[in-house]
Amino acid sequence: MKPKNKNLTIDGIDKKILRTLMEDARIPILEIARNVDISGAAIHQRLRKLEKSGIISGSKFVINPKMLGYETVAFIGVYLDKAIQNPEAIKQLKKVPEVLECHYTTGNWNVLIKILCKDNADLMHLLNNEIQTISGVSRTETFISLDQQIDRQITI
Amino acid sequence: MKPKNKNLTIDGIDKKILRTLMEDARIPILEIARNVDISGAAIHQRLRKLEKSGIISGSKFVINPKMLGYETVAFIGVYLDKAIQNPEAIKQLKKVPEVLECHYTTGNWNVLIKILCKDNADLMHLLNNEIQTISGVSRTETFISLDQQIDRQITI
DNA sequence: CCTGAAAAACTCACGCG
DNA sequence: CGCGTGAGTTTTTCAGG
Repeated sequence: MKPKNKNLTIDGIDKKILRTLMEDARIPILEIARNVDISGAAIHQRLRKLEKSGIISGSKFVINPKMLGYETVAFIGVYLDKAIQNPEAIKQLKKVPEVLECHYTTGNWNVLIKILCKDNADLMHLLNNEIQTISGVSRTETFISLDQQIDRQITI
Repeated sequence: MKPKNKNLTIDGIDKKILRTLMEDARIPILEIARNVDISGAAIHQRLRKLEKSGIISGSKFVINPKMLGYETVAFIGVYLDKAIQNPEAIKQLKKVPEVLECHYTTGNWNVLIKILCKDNADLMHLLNNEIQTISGVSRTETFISLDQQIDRQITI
């Protein structure tokens, strides 16, 4: 019920550290230290605390898919015909590397997936040969992203 | 038309480097060097090349929103009533920090947004007081993510 | 792509308030 | 407890081959 704060306090310094690293994960800790005016060792201590608390779930290099020829993002609403075998369908979706997100959702569909593919021909191939062929998938509705205007993490 | 490869070749070593850093952006370069068996300096050279080419668009710390009390993800299809003022509506959406993604899409809606909020009450507040009040927004359809099963980047 | 040396950053144990 | 210091280790950077 309550937020998952197990006596976990994030003060202004923690926020500054996190905001900085959320922008650039490879910035030297000592550079952050100079900005927030505490020692590098103290930053390391706080980072260990934040990692242990689970607030930090990792770090990533972000690659630009367009440079690899992936130009098309689409959202696909998927209707499954037997709720009992949903987990199996998800398992199959995981095997399709172009499926970047998959959500069980309320509303019309059973799941909503986000896929990244090279072009419309690739999208059609994925739909016909990878998605529609999965056992349990009865119907799909596709929404192609023409342009992504916002892409960010939550503000802390 | 063609992929954006300006005489850009990514060999197996580049892929190994990228795959490693996509998993953990703060791993020491020298540790990668030991795995792929070339010198640290060579890895740095390749990374500079990859950054200059635009394949690497940055690095991020990933934070776990649940630990901050953000438990609810929802997708909202937004109908805009005057295409001419779409950019203004997008501008307003950018001001709502809970809006993490925003895509112009084909299909029923003009835009599809992904939002992250604390709970259903927060979601309702955002819909009524932040989204629906934006000039140009005529109607919305909300799909709550009950559970996210897949969340990843493209495979390289 | 490598070497090798200098600079910088990280780690760790200890002591302070 | 969280913070700082300083020594020792590791990584990053840079020049030259």
